[in-house]
Amino acid sequence: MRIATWNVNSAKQRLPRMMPWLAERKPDVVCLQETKLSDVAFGELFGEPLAALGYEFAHHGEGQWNGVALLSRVGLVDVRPGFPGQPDFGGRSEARAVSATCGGIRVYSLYVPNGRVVGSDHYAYKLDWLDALAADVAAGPAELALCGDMNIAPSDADVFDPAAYVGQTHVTAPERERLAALGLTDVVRKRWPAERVFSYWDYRAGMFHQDLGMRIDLVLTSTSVADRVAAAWVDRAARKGTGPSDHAPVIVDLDEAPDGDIGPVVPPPSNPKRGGRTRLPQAR
DNA sequence: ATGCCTAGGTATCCTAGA
Repeated sequence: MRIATWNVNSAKQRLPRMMPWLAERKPDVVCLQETKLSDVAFGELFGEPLAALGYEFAHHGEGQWNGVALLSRVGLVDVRPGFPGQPDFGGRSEARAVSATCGGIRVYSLYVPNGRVVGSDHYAYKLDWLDALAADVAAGPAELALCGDMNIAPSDADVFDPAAYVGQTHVTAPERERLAALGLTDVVRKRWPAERVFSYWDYRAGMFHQDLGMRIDLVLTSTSVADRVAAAWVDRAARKGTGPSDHAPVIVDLDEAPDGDIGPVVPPPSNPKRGGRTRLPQAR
């Protein structure tokens, strides 16, 4: 099963990039963020083209800002917009989370608040929002994948220049502590433990061309899901060319779930003709 | 240079993104 997450920065503007990408990458489940559409507008724009590719969808939007969606062709059940205890901002609930069960996994599409300025009301909102999310995750099912624009770089390795981010949101200890407190596995970092991997590059000043970015779009899974990861990567090709989002998709491939009937995995017997261990060729 | 893009909405500039 292939799961992808992509902050598209306006689904309406990105439609010419999204549909060919879906046809090429063929993800089974897609988490979208920053659709910037109402539910009605998303359905009008994407309903028919998604159905033609075999996707069901669940969209949770406002219109102007935010907006998240789930696309699936492996089932889409128990759809839930938002999560219990999700805080408001400015007295209004924002469309930043939608979850559903797809292919046996509880999948969340998340657009974590930006935080704007450290110490601001929006920053406090971001931390509260993450606390409430952690409480929901702790109460949730074991097969879990939190996907989306977390607006947090998990470590200094996830920004192009840590010195440039001192005092900025996305890198502060309170944000990182809350990300870690979710208790999930960052499957792209696990797969590429020491590599330079970014998922967002500012549109300005040739940042993408110079690979000056941040890794803030994450797939965080429970251990049972992390153990099935066969591939995990950032699809940088989707950030190239004409009219891209400023974020690239993150793609994760999972092996089939163990069905419980195959019994313990037994290592193959050694070859008796060789009398034990196979030896590597020896250097002279 | 607190900018350099991009998007949405209202309107020909503002907010927001990160």
